[in-house]
Amino acid sequence: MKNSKHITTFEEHLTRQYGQIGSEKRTEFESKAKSFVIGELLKEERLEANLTQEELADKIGAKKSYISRVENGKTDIQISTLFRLFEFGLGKRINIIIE
Amino acid sequence: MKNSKHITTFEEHLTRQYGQIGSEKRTEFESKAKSFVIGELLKEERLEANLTQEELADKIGAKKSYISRVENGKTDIQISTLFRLFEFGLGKRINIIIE
DNA sequence: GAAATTGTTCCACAATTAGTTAACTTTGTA
DNA sequence: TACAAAGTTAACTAATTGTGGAACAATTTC
Repeated sequence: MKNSKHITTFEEHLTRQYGQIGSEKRTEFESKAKSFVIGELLKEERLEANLTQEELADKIGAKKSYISRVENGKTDIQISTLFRLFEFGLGKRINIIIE
Repeated sequence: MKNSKHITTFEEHLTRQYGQIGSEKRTEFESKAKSFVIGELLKEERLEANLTQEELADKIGAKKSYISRVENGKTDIQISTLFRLFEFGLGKRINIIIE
């Protein structure tokens, strides 16, 4: 799995983001943590591709303000948006693996 | 990658679903094709777990009608819903890999 | 075949994302 | 410092997901 970034389970996201937290606190952080990590990856990949938010936005027919919101985890995104951003916008390949 | 199901790129979804199709026709099928494949996986995993749609729905606090719609690709879903269904509902592990 | 279980579809409504504009902030640079 | 470029945020609208119930269809079981 060299040269690929990945998002794994809740547990790892949450630990990475918030440290060890109790299960009561878990749920309220979950969706935010996830979308935030996806935003982080998007930002990394975008910068590696040497694109500004506005350039990426243009590629997929969006506005830079929307890209910013996604990168900062301000919104949950739909599966189709995930593919649109990474595959269509950045030419990356997305695998969703269930095991 | 034994014992794991996975969703790969557009190309594969679309070919699997619709056969070879021109790039003009592509976009209109893309999101539908994707959510459909995710629905297929959900159904497979649910059956392997020996759950009815209603039982799965109960686990994640939804209704069976919604599970049905997802499994049949009638709706795009959000990232958080993906995790909720597979991890919370079925105890599976989801990896989203970008390469 | 009848009954029960499971799955699908439809309609309505609530909640949230997606899309847009504009103002503001931060960063980089001459 | 001043200017330009890049990024962030707020507010609003439109479109879509998510939720719920009920009726219907399909499948399984007796």
